[in-house]
Amino acid sequence: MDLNIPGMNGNEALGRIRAKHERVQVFVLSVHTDEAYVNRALEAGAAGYVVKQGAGKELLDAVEAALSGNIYLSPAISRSVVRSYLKRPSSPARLIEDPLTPKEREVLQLLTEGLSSKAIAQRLTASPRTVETHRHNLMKKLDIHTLPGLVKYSIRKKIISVDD
Amino acid sequence: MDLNIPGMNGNEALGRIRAKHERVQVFVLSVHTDEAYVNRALEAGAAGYVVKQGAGKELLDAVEAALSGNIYLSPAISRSVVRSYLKRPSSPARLIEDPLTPKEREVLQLLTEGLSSKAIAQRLTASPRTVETHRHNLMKKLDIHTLPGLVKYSIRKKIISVDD
DNA sequence: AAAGGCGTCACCGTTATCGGTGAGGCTGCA
DNA sequence: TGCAGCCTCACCGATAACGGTGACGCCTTT
Repeated sequence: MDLNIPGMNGNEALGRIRAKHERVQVFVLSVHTDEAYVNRALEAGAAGYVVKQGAGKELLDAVEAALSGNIYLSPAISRSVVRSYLKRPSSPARLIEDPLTPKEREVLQLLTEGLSSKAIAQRLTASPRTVETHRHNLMKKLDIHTLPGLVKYSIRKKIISVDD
Repeated sequence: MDLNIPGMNGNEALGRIRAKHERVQVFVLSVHTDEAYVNRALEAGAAGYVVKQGAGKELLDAVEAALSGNIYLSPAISRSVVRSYLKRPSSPARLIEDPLTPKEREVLQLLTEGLSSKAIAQRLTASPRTVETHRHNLMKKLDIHTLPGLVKYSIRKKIISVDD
């Protein structure tokens, strides 16, 4: 699967699959080599991260790695992963920069993709009140009180993309 | 002056200055080398376009050029201008891509910077109704019916910037 | 003189958002 | 066994946005 598909939340789905069926191994197949994507994918429990360009051969390697209990990473992104791991001790810095809960991030994604609170509520099978609470809380956390401001934040944090 | 300053409209100001005082020469001093910026500046009647890095010496050259009736361009951007000029016959293509009127673009800028209709109205010394009409019309033109969608459009068209 | 684009402002009503607060149930961690 | 964080839903009211349409003066182009 790919993450960051507009209207979807790859990490959510990945996390749910992993929670329900722990023996299922999920690979992330993405065009993005950015650290932000890779981190989120691995945190969500991905069994591997394959960059789309080299999908053919690499995917086989990834499957083999999974069968032997390993995590496969595309060469294109393995470096950033290593770098990220070396930062481990000081990694809370990243969390401070994005203090949102998974649910809040999900609401933020859909919100900044242009969905209304009601539409988000339907999609998350929740009450509109709940969605508005999430919105309210994340606005307070981020100290951003306009929708355009949230959109720019989402773009900077790579939660959404400029080109739909 | 610089263009594209959040909360301002450089082209608007430039155009007004040129309209009121035609003998005043206005230079654009910007960090952006993108074609979009340069085009808009020249269209608005700029007497020159100087990239900020080389501001010291270049500014003197620009003044000299203005005194002799010429338009000065930073070397860093002259190439794109030439390229743009060579496209002249097919230049209406660019206008089709951005079919907004100056006023609509101004409203769009402030709107996607996070200002409310009422705040925009105050700034433009106009009625909120007028602003809402502009908003309504530009949404119709662009076929974008959500605020986040407009924000992304503005970012793509370099009307605003992701990092406030 | 006529036509079209632009900017201005207005009517109408429906729906959404924003703000603050409270409260319950569910986790996981100490 | 706590406590804290998260998710859930609700109350309330004020404000803003959305949609469609009509109309006027202005300017430029035909």
